[in-house]
Amino acid sequence: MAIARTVDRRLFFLLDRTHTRLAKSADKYLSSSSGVSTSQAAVLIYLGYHDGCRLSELADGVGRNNSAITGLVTRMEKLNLLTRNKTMDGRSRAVYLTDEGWRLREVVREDFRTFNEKLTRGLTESEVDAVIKFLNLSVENVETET
Amino acid sequence: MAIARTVDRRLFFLLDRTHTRLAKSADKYLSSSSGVSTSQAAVLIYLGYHDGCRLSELADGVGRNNSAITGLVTRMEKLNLLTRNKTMDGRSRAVYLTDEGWRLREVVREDFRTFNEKLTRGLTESEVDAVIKFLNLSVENVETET
DNA sequence: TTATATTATTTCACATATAAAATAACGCAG
DNA sequence: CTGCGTTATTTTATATGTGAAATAATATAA
Repeated sequence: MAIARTVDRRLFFLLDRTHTRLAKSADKYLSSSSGVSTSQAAVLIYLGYHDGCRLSELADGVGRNNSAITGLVTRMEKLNLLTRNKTMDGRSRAVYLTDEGWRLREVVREDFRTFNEKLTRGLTESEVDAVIKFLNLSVENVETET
Repeated sequence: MAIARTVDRRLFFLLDRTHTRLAKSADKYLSSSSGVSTSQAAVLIYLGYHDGCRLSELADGVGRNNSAITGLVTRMEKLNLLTRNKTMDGRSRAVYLTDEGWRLREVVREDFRTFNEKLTRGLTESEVDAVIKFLNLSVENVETET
């Protein structure tokens, strides 16, 4: 298939373009109800599953580096969505959702339920599986030396 | 499939995480040879196909808004990769690659040939097709009211 | 022709990301 | 117990993105 192969060569750019536009849509989608950004939403969701985790675990969980997380968490702390607490190990800090954080997380989850449904509309179940496989595998492929 | 459905609900976050990490890898990949960022690379590629297009067409082509393009093009102009020229219509400006821009575009294309190959490693042709379908369709889905 | 609307781009204020260097606390070897 | 390497986080400088407002030029309508 000539057409597919042509697109194939530009797959990263296609992904990049799609990501930017989806992120923009998602932000609009969120702003109406919860008022948080998609980056902050990702933190809320992740912390719901790993409340009290350290900053670097959070960074890894949402796929950002530590300094990105420092900024993100600082802004979210100002918004009273989470707190940074001391741990046994004086170097690290644990992050906990506040009541407001937990509340907003529910709002955000509801928003994303609809949004994610839209995302896969028109795709078969096995096509969705292929997408998920790609999203996981591609990262491994490029981050592994070969 | 319970597992797939669980991931499904977080598809946007998975895409977001993958995008950030691929972009980071791609930047490293590029920096060694060409020295440009992936955003600038996208501009070089697009202009190769649409040299002399106006700024807003470029913005649409690489999926960014106009003010993002203003900054990107300004930085690239400083690097002598492109020029901003007057057009018949005094409001708009046309963007042209410089010789250096054309040269770097070839380097970048070579880099991405390898990178994009890695991206789809381990996927069948029909899985890749599903991914491409998703990347195109999802944007339509969320940008269309329903 | 003159006022007004539209269109293209830039500017502004800010959020978000990176890499690299700085800071600070832990843990171990001597 | 003291110094030194490791680890966790933050700071710094910079690139990139957004939306909204400002600017400037064209088009259109009265």
